[in-house]
Amino acid sequence: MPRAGLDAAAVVAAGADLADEVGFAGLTMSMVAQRVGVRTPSLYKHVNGQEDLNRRIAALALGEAADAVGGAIQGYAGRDALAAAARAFRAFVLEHPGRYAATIGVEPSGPDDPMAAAGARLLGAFMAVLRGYEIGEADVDHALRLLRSLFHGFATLQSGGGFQWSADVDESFEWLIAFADRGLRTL
Amino acid sequence: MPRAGLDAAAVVAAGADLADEVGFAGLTMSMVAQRVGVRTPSLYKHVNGQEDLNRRIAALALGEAADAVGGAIQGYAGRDALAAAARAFRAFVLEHPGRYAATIGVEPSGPDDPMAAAGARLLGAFMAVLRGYEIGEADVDHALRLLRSLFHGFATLQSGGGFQWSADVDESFEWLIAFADRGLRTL
DNA sequence: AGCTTTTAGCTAATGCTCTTAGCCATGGAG
DNA sequence: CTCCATGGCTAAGAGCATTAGCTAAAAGCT
Repeated sequence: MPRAGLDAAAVVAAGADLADEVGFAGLTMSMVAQRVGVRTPSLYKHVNGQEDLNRRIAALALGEAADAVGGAIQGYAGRDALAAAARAFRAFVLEHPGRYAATIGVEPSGPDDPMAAAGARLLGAFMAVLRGYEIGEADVDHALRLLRSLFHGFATLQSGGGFQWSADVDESFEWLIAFADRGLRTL
Repeated sequence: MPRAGLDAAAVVAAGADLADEVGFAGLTMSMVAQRVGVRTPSLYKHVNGQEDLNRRIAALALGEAADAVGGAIQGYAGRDALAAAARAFRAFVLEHPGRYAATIGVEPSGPDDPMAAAGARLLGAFMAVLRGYEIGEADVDHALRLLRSLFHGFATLQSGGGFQWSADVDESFEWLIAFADRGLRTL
């Protein structure tokens, strides 16, 4: 039996891809094993069970999202930065719904959890957007939570098929960016 | 063996309660059966499997949320109505995280799906809030999506433990209501 | 190179899950 | 009082995550 040359990163990557394909809730260890060409129990040599795999997928997703958003806002400020960040974030969630779903409801286990670092990076990118507005010290935390809620909410609702009716979703999203920009400029 | 006198509503109610207690992802048929005092296969006399149970829990949750929000805005308009709706919605999600989680990513199967009706009622309540603002025909759909995204996002993030650090969450929520109100008044 | 040790794969087995099939007693309809 | 639909049951099958224990491949050391 030739070795497959696996490592934890390869298992996590396969799990993340599968989550995007079949939905995070439908992800199973058997599927991951089949995808990487190995029997199911062999996965436990690289990953400590499903819970651990989920956390690692979440960390990967947060890191990728942070890269996407952080890269998108390079060289922009104010409204342009806000729009770039929002579009990059939504695009990431829509392209990787399974990965992103893995990040929901998972709290970092400790201070050295890679998930915490990745989450902090993503938060930092949104914080950078806010620096382009004149926001008082007391409001910055609230504004950050506003942006998170808004974009998280919109992206997950759309990703879950929550917007059924009539109006164009892209148009709504641009409208929403304009709304947030106006509000942030008049604090 | 005396009969338990079950019906579909009782099974769904038990499932919804359990979802709130152990989390929607952790809900199992065995647990529901044990809760209502019956062996697992007996549930299938009232409900067509887990998928069907999930849909029914979602319909129940949407109906309850619609009642809560609809009741809260009675007699209010404008900013008061917005605040009442927002607080009622968030309170519902925080008190019933499992129920609410059941509604995410589930699309109504057909036009006579009870879930569609319940969802429409909830949407109607938010629509009523918007009627207290002077919003052009072209903007009302976008504004509705804004409110949904904002409140859905905030409530699910808080419910999932997404707001870790420092600032007071209640304060952020009130800040967010004020932000939305200001934005809606200056369209 | 040759030997030793670690390790990445495997099979086998346990206990959980949902679900279907088929039986029987309850309880209401005529 | 009888009949029949139905809500409960047990038994069984398929799939899941996980653990234990084995073996061969690779890596490290002399």
